[in-house]
Amino acid sequence: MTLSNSLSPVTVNRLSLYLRCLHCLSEKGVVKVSSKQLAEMFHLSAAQIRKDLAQIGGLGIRGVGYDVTDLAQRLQLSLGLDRVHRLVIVGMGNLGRALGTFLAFDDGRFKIVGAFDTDPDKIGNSLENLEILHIRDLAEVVRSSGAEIGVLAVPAAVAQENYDALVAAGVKAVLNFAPVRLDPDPRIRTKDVDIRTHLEELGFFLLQGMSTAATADGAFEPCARYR
Amino acid sequence: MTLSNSLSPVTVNRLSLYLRCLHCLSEKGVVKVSSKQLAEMFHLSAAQIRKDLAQIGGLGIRGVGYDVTDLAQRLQLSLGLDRVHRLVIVGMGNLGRALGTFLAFDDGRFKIVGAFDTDPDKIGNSLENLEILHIRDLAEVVRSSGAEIGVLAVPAAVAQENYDALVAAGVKAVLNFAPVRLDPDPRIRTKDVDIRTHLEELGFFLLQGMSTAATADGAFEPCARYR
DNA sequence: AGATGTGAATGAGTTCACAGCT
DNA sequence: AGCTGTGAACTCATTCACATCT
Repeated sequence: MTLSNSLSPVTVNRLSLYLRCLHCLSEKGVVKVSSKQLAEMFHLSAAQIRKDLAQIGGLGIRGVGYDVTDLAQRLQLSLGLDRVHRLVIVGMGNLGRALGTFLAFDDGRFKIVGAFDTDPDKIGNSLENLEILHIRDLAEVVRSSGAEIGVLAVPAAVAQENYDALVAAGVKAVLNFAPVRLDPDPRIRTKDVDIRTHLEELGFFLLQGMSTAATADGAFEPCARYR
Repeated sequence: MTLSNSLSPVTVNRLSLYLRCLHCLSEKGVVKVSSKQLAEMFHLSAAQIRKDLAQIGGLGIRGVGYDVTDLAQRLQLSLGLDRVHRLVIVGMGNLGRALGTFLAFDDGRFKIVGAFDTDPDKIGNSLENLEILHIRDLAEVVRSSGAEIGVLAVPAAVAQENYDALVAAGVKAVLNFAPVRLDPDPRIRTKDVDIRTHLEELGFFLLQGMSTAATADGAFEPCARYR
């Protein structure tokens, strides 16, 4: 059905954004929405929206627009967000704990099933009802829980070894917050979120003539206030 | 000299990465480096590296390579990293505090000069030697400190209003961690870091045939272990 | 009419390939 | 010989413009 293969990362990012917006509209009782309306919300072109949505299967009705709930459902399915993704967090410093609570309070599509560190002072403490374990238990937990995603929030100096541990433990994707570019394992999907680079980018552009653009992470520049 | 105008965000991100690597090489006493060597470190093409570096002014020596310290210096200058950028953090929840300590421990080119919240329980506490203030003092602090960058780490529901407060206070750039796409003010540079979208992207791609690629935030896909 | 879907045109970014320096 | 700098080719993404459906 969904010939859903091969969406580009940028497209996926936008789709995930649309989806959140649709949930919101749906809650408000909005029934249908046009590409033009969505475009305004996100500061994107209507053509862009249509291209994106066409890629996951045409559910627009010409002359009318898109059905909000249908579209939301389809998006959810196409993005694999109809099911829960289990993840483990490695590194229980400030950032790791912050991410943990952030995700715990999230909409629940990403469930934290493990929290790890090596610091004896941290092990045994709890993060959102979860006991912090020693990293040596990582493989066991990943295996028994079926966790697919690892979140890396350790200091730069030990990022690579912990990354390797995640790979060895069997996760299929890693989101890395350590300010290092990891040497990625080709068998899994790896994504770096480098806060320092983000700041440096801002620093650069405000040094400059200050072009007015807004940039977003996944490398597209739209914006919306959907609340 | 530097006709440094108009580098694209992706290029800036790569340059900032190169710079960090060069610092490291420099510490190790490495004197010169070739585009090929850099390419290997970051899993990029040598041509890419040369194009990037050519844009900030040709300091390569044909047949030889680049002088590490010269290049580092030039990069630092071109990226505006020769000076300290002052920033304020709005939102002292888990994420805000985590970012605060993360940046405080950073190399010091970004200095936190203000930490804000609205929660009476948090106000008066300290974050890395800095007293947490009420958001109403934001404008005053930004003015007196000359802060240019605002970091937003508040809940989604109040992100827009706090963003507006930052703009009104006079910062020139905002890095937003709230999981909302802000309605950006054209006068300032705004950048969203959406952790949820990052996770959803990973979720999607591991649902798929699992193409092997690694992606990085600023939308380029290189990687390096430079430690 | 009004909005979608989509080929064609444009634009941005990356890689190729080679001329030009040391 | 070796490596940089750079125009040309190419790939990927976005925008245009319009045919198509309700």
